[in-house]
Amino acid sequence: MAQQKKMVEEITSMDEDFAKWYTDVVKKAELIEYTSVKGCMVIRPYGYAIWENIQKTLDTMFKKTGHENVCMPMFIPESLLNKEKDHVEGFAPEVAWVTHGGNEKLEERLCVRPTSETLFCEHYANIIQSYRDLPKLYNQWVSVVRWEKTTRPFLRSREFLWQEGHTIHATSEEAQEETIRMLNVYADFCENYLAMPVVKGVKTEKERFAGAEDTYTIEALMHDGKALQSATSHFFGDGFAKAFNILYSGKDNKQHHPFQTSWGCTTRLIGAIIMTHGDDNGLVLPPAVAPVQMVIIPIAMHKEGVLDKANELYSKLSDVCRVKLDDSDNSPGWKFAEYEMKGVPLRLEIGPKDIENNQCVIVRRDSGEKIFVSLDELETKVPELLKAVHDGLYQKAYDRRASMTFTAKDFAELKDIADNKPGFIKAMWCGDRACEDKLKEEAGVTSRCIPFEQENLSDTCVCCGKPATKMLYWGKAY
RNA sequence: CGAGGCGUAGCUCAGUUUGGUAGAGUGCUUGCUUUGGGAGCAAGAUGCCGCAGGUUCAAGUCCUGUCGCCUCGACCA
Repeated sequence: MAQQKKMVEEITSMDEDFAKWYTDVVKKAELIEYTSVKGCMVIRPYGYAIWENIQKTLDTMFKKTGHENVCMPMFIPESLLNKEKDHVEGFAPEVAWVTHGGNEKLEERLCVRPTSETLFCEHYANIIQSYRDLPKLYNQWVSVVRWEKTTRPFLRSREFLWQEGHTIHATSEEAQEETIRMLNVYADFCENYLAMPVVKGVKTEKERFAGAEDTYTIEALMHDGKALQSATSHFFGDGFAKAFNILYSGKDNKQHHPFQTSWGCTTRLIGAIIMTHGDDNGLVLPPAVAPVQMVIIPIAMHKEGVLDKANELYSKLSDVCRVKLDDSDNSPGWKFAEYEMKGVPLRLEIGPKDIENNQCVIVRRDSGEKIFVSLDELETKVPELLKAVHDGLYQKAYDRRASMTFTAKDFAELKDIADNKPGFIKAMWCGDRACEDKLKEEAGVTSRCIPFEQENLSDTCVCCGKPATKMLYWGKAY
């Protein structure tokens, strides 16, 4: 592997200041631009193209699991939001309100949706009468607004893009299966498309979604050792159905409350990609979602035949991958740095010397490795290399997570790790909310999830020493 | 919401202490030479100095107010 040197001076190095590195990458790779409203960003073409690729793949996965897309309104009347007590308490502090239409004050103020459970519930109450109307497996791709105080591009913005699935079922079992099914879809997507390993598990009661009976999550570990909740899937039981008076007639000719789920992921996934794979030269994109998978850079373009050959390769490869030819008059060195910063997985260099030898140079963004490839083998070699980049990224992220995952048996050990070693901490827990509060207060870590893959690290709670049966992942989170 | 920092050219910033013709680097435009790791030379264009008041012969600079952005904390699916 070639030694990777830092070649882009405009990007602050990760070790120096991770937060600044993140902002630099987001700006220099032209993913976003700030606007005059705090927390509301322009997602620029290159950033939006990543989101479009995420959407395309996930939408296909949702359709394959039987879901249909719908579109709800963006306004929720206050009275509707207020119907489910826990839900409104969770969201009311951070909603934006519309109070006027033109110059006239509204009779009832409307909130800009922070999430759409209430709208789906109102709708379900209208369209569901019989067991024959169930299940409804709906999803929507929209934006939502939450008036956050501290904002960061992709990680926490006041308006963000997401998808929210909302399903309703005749039985609790069916709804619970759906919740787990969609969690697995997200985990599959993160690992096989974003090359990002995740921990699957369930949230503690403290971290649960407002109004849910169970919240499932996938948690990823970022480069700086902080956890990022990458997607969630909620089981609602029949709580919302009762609050919104959703009823259906069963085969038994009696009225029943149906059971619901919701699940979502957001443009935060782009932040996860940046902080999982990025390096001091900028963004590193997993091939599956990279807007450009390979860029062709002609060397000594003015020389006879170079540009023709570059164009020939371009048309030959456009069926193989998302390829771009940069024949602008910037210098080759400028282009190298530019596409590295933008995280393009592969770079193909073609110059007079290569043409003589019927070859080209391909450079991997993830490792910096230079590979000479015969022009006759390109169509088979490029997909192989894209796959190799994906696997390389996944392995690197997996190894890093392993090296940053620690175990703690008692409070002193946990505190020491929390203070000195960024990463996940695995530890046993008694199930008591007080211990969770204490660990946050005194060690600065929150519970990330109770993972499906349990280990018995000890028989006692890391905090209070009482008997414990559950292992949790703890950590500092975004 | 608390603490700190910052608003001057597209961008990054100097100039503010001590008031006196609006600056640099980078980017942009044009031409020539270059081209295997952000090329060189030459010429050129670009400013409501965040906004509103005030002091002054004179304000980017001093005073008052205000708006916004960034970072850290608190808060937060």
